[in-house]
Amino acid sequence: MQASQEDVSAAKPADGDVQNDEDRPPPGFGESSDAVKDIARQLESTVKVNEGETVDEPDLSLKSAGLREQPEAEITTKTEGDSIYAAAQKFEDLPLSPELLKGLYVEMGFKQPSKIQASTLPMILTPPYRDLIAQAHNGSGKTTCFVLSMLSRVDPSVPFPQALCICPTRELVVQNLNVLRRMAKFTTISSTSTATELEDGGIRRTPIKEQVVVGTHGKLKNWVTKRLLALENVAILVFDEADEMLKADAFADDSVRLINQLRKKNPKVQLLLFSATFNDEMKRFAMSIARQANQVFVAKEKLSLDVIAQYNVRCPDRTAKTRVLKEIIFPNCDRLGQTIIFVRTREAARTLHAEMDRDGYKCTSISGEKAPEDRDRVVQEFRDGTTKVLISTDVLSRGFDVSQVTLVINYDVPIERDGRSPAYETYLHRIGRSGRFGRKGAAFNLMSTAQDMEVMARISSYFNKPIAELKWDDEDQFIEVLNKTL
DNA sequence: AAAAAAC
Repeated sequence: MQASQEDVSAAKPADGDVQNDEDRPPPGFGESSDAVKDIARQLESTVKVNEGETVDEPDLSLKSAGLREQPEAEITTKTEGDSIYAAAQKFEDLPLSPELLKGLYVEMGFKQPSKIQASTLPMILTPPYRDLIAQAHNGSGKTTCFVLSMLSRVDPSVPFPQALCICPTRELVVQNLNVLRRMAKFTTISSTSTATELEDGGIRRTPIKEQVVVGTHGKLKNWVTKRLLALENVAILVFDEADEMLKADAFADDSVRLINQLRKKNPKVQLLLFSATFNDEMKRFAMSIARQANQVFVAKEKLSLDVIAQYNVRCPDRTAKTRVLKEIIFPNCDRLGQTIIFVRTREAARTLHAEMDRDGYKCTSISGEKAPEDRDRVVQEFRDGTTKVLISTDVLSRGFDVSQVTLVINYDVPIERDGRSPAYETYLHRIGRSGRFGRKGAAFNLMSTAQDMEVMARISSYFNKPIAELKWDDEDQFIEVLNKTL
């Protein structure tokens, strides 16, 4: 069942693609290349000062950006048409405005592009602005790729929406908008999101003027039908967690409709599909939607992260799972950094939280049944470190980035909505919530039924990743493992 | 039966 992948490192024969007027580089490129070099020189000194401040780390280049890197050979790249793309060694090699470069170096503290950034950014930012399907490991710097791409394709003098980013959850919208605003700090580019409405206090009634819009489908669709969001000037459309956004039983209908609407208004709109996971089915579907797209893929066997230690915990029953939390996890909380406990249903999130609360174990919980303002508050407290343990449904399984999370507990092993099949992608995304920012992480999979064990066995073989087993009532063993890995 | 969201 292995998908055969074309490995094309060199350019393919010409396909008759001619550059035209609309294919000119974005503002800030070309005419200002000297200015770019100037600011790069100015910034060099700033960067060196920063380097001196963190002397204990010998290799800063990747750690400082909080990125995970993978060997070149594990990534398959396929370029379309006659375009040749040179990997960007430095951000200065890319057509970025001085203001954006400053944002990268000064505000974000980045030093050089990560692998995925070095290979995809030239593909994205070089005319004729082809579509891109890009897969890269959790924490490898995908957000920077598409945020930078959106910002660099906006013309600051045009006061209309020009870049759109669609995400599966409210939390991801908030997170991506925050990254975008930081990166845009030295530009005049405006931005908003579907989650920003609460701050504005009330329902939106005036058309959106902001140049970048980040959002979830429901409200975005509402804005479009009410003509509050004009699509005419949108030049770039990004799907974060793209395989999820194109899933048949989920967001596919809304996503495809939006793509079609946009292409009708502007046939040249650039489509970017980013995710850490694309199974064969989603890969095919993505390619059928973005036919001329450049592609970057990672084999699934290379996807499971070695920086995250994974253990199966065989429990006699569901009660024993709770005892693991109470007797082993919570008592060691302070040393652990932060913990996310994933459960399958909203009800499980609610009841487990209630039980832990009743017995004096301090934690919070989040799921789609909570009010948006409650969700915002719970997430903010967790980000602040006020709360150490968070119980969550899969609302946070993808993309949620809190650097202090070292431990992920799969209280319920991830299964598909049929209630039986292993949810391979969900597993990978869940455990990827730990070990952020170049830190280590651990994941415990609590199993109590034969089905649980079957599911974990299949997940383990799918990713070709052996998972060791821990005894559920042996605290010393847990401690030993935690001390070793964290 | 997770997730987005709505007048």
